[in-house]
Amino acid sequence: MKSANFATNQLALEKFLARTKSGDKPKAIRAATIKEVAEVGSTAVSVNKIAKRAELSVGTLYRYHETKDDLLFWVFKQVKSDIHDAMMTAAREKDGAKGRLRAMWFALVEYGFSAPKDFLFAEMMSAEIRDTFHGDLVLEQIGIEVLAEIQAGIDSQVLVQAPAKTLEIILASPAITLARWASIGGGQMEKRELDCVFDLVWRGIARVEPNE
Amino acid sequence: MKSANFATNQLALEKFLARTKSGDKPKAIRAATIKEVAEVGSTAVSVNKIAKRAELSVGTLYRYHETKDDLLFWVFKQVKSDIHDAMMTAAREKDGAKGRLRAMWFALVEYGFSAPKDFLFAEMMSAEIRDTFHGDLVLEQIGIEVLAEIQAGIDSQVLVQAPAKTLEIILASPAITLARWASIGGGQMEKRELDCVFDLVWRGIARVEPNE
DNA sequence: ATTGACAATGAGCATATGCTCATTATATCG
DNA sequence: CGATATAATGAGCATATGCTCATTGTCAAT
Repeated sequence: MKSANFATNQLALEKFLARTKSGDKPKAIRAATIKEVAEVGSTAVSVNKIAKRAELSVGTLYRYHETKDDLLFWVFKQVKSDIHDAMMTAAREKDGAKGRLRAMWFALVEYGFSAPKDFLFAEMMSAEIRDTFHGDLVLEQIGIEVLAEIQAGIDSQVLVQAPAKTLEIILASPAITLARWASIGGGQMEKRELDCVFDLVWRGIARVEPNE
Repeated sequence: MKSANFATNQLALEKFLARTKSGDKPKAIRAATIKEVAEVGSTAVSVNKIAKRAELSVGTLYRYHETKDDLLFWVFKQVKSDIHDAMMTAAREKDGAKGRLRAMWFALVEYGFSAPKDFLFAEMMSAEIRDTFHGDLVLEQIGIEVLAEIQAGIDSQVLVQAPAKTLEIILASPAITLARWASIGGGQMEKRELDCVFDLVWRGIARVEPNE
């Protein structure tokens, strides 16, 4: 079942390429890594098995990622970026701090529901303590953007006066927990319940406006 | 540095024991496991290294735990129970739903601060999806007790009318995040900031009493 | 058709892994 | 002192692991 579609994102300015890459390797690698971890757990992942799952040779895998740690971290970053994109895309459609933050919140939760294994993988890896997993610019940027969105809420008097980091914890943590539940238990949660959680969380950090 | 203290919790009704256990093996195993995972990460733990770290032979380790998974899960349960005990002990000293829940909340956070590696280990393992890690009675009991405490808050009109599970998510998630931050970043957080987080979370789920 | 340049392979290496079990050490009891 | 029963050991087994690299496959330009 060797895929027949070709890579599309080649840089035009490259003088000339010899063999073009066949199939979307990175995508296959990502999928295989997440599936493998979901199946055997983080304490028993193996590169060989991931390669087998992705239907490519170990050598090829090591062409894309220098070490096992690199591979894991790369996938982790992919998922993190995906989640961030989903949140930011959702926010872009909305106006006002509450609408935007609410959209981001639900985007996060919905990611956990629609891509449980991906989400759980990211959760598992974010607990890893090795050097590889720290001080990455992309991840830092993600953190900054989310914080900025919350800061905007504070500045526009929609949220209470408190450190943005503090409010982020209160907002994001339950969303992550919900998404994690979805990915572990597999059980679906009703939209109404999610609304309830958000409303209560929001109740805590929102400024009380007399004209509501 | 072979320890000289002896095990104390032997059942008196055992006919007679031949060789008594020397040293507190379980304790050493637990400490070694957590340290090892904290150092190399969950994707690279090895039983042999844990045994070496605990200063006992692999054979002895396998005398206490049938498989690697059992070992990991056992330590996980130990830590979970510790955290639960800390929370319940803290609650016992207080009266009233708010005082009790607040005490439990801070006990959870403080556990993360005082035993970061233990806490992080539990967090890492709770994401594992294998069969070994599900359907345990002790863990279920822990969940029930915490929920009961929250339900008491609802019944006594201290908390808003909502499913206890929902309120648990809102209360517990930020505490876990804080504790996790403490264990990863190592950076200390001021008591004042913690108070702030709790107050805002509580603001969301507490009933508004006119006489306050 | 030939060449140059890169993509992909997978047998295989050195070592690490989870786990076993024959053996040894240490205790209690008659 | 044996006799007996359990605790502890650690060399070692079968296999799995992370990773390499000589080889082969496949394309574009000549």
